[in-house]
Amino acid sequence: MKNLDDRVLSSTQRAVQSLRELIFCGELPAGSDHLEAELAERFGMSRTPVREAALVLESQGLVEMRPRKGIRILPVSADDMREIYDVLTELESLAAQQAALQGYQASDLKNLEAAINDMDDAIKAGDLEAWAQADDRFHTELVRLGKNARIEAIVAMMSDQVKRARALTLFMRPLPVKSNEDHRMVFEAIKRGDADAAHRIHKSHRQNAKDMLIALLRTNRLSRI
Amino acid sequence: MKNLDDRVLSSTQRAVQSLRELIFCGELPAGSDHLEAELAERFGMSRTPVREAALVLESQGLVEMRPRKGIRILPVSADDMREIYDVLTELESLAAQQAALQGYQASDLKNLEAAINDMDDAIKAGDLEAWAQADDRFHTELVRLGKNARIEAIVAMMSDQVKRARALTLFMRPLPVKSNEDHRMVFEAIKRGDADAAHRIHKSHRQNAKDMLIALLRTNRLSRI
DNA sequence: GTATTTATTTGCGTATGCGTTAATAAATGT
DNA sequence: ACATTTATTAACGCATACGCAAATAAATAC
Repeated sequence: MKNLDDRVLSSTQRAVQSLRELIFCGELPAGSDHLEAELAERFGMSRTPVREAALVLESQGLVEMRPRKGIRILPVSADDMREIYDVLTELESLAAQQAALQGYQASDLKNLEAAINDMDDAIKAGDLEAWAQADDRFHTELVRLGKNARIEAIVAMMSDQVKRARALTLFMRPLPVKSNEDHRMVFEAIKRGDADAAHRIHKSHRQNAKDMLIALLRTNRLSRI
Repeated sequence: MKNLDDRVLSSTQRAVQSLRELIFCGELPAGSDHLEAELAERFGMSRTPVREAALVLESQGLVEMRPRKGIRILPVSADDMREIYDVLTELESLAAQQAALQGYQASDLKNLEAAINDMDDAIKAGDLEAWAQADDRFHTELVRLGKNARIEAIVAMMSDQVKRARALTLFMRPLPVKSNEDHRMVFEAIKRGDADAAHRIHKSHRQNAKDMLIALLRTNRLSRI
């Protein structure tokens, strides 16, 4: 019925999309350089929209444009990871707090609850991909409920930057059972309007995730990905 | 001696710079539209670098590009202000906390202290412009001491978005005496390594600033600037 | 006089071309 | 053999050109 993303995207938009996909799927590995002309040919367009796309991805922190070196896919170091997770921790916790203050009805929280249930199911089924996807939905929805468009944008941006690391470590980590208990506690806190608890629980949840991820990268000698 | 920003900027960089200045000084008022060709002529360059500059300022949240409408200087509503200050509050407080954990020597904090002293002097002299400038330096330096490049970037971005509002309200508000006591307390907390106090004090400082600013805009019927 | 159609203008999206300059290779000298 | 200079190449920055679609104006119908 409602084909939302009507296929009348500009070349620049398609370039942004394509570039992002190639980065996230690992086809353009972290640290690699790519000439504007190469990518233009690959996408079947001229250099102009590729340049424009690179410009926006550059200000999102995904790539870097260096004259005569090409477009560089930015690697993410362990220290970058710390920075990013610190931002995510702080802003998502604030979002959780604010969400709890909005006086949401159960019906307003059904997406959040659905995401949690999907995570539970995924864990039971041992389907990590499905879990990761539902986890993403949970965090996105949580932030949306916080009603701050800037936080939404920043969190999305930071999440993008750690997407590769998350995908890479997904199969290294223990089953995220504890993680899901946290999610449900945050959900309950929001539902009963307990802003302080929502903030506190989510914050420690995120801090644990950060420590786990960094430790994982360290033990596996993945200093930059 | 060392002229850092060697005057060999690309046209795109100059366009970014010029556009930002025109926005901040109010020559391109909030809400106004400007055709690419107009700006190109004004800057003495072709449309290409103007477009590229607009792209980057768009992803910084300063302008919006709408086909056939031109480049729109984004106004900032009271609700935008709330969003922005909520982000600033959270991230700057974190920066203050982290700064306190770094174990800085007094010499590391001299810029911060200098900014505070300058603010004191400016207040005594009744020079609000000087105060605002020193206040900026304080916040920039504080965030820098927190050692998180992402937070630095985000805070700079958000600060840009409220620059006009700050400039506009500078002469409406009471002398920021209390504000300066806060600054000094944050400084002291960082110096003695009291992360919790640094965080707490700066947070309430920022929240007060937010409430004051929003109230000011409201009483003066400045819904979008 | 209003509504609908048609014509015209205008601004943008994107392709293309070219001069500039960094990077690399070749050449020359020591 | 190595350093230094010169030539060559290649990639980018930016100007320019142009078709397309949206917005506006003009014209026609009712």
